[in-house]
Amino acid sequence: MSSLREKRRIKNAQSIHRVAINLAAEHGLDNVTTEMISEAAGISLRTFFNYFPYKEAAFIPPEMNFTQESINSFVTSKGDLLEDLAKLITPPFHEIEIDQQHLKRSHDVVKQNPKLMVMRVHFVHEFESKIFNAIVNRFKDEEQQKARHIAAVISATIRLSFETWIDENENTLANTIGDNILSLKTLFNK
Amino acid sequence: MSSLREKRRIKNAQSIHRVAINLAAEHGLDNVTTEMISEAAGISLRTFFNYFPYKEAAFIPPEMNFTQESINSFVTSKGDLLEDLAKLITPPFHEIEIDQQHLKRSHDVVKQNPKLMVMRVHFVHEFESKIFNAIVNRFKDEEQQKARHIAAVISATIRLSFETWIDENENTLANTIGDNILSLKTLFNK
DNA sequence: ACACAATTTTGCATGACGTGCAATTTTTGC
DNA sequence: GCAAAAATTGCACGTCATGCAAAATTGTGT
Repeated sequence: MSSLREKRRIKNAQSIHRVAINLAAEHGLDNVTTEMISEAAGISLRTFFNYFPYKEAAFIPPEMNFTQESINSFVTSKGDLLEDLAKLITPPFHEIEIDQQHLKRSHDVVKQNPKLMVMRVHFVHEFESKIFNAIVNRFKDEEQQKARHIAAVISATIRLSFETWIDENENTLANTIGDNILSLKTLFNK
Repeated sequence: MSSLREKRRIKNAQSIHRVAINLAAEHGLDNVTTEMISEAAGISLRTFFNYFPYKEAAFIPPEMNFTQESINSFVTSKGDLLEDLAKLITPPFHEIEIDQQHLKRSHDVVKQNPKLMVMRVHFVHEFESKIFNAIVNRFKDEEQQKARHIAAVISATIRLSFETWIDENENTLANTIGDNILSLKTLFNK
């Protein structure tokens, strides 16, 4: 397909996202208007809403994806479920780490505003359905309910990892997530 | 305290909430304006925003609370953690069940709109911090991190239970939640 | 390199959201 | 019943968000 236009679009969205985060870091979220973002990004107000359905969306980081290989490898593996999940999920978070500052600033902005706080969950939610699909394939469509439950628990674990990593990062985000996933093995043991 | 004013306020909020849900069920969420809600509820537009900080808030069910006794009993118990958690969490959901229809309609409305969908999570999030506090007290302030993780997982389980209960309810919501909490024991066993 | 078709951007008009403030009405405690 | 406290209301105002049609930009085939 017209992957050139596609790429351009993604780049633009990222650029606007950055501008928005920076403005919010400086002026506080509530004092940033869609007009300010548009101007700072060098686009018209109308175009802003062409890229984002509502103001808040500009502050949420764009979504993340697994590679097809990693999914296939997860689905066909016969190893320990939690270890395989950790192997599947960790890598994309490793890449993100390149831009830690931006990630943290973004988190600060989101923390300010409960509306956004809640909206970040959407981001994790996307992830959850991807994980669910992977698990269901691995289970060969048996035990759907169990797969949903596992995906929900993993999703919660990722969110938790993110929150704890933010304010005490002796560890990388990817490793924090990995550790927490593995710790599910014994979480409910006395 | 002035519990009379308090009660009045809660009653009013509930009443507005109901009106809002009914209107949304009839006209679709996006076609319901704050003005319509205000008028149907017999209050001024300005008063609506006195009760709810933003339009969407009127569609989210008001929060839920544990009784102090049930918390104390959970904190001091030496029994199995998951069983005690189930005992703590299930009862308030049992009460809700009185008004199943309303609950379902409300869910339908929320499902229509992604903004709201995400916002419902806020509701569950409130719950999570209450559960976290209970667990931390039971653990006597050791293992805070573990307590957070458990609270997050329980919270995810409640959300999942709600979603599955909605479209196939041979079971009560309270029981679904209870079963799912207990199933955490063996969720990651082969 | 060029033209033209497809897509994107933009301006304008419009309606709904949400808040501050000050006046009015209602409720509560005495 | 009356004064103080609290809730409700109207008004003015700025921001958010969308539809539509004109203008600008970009990708493609020759």
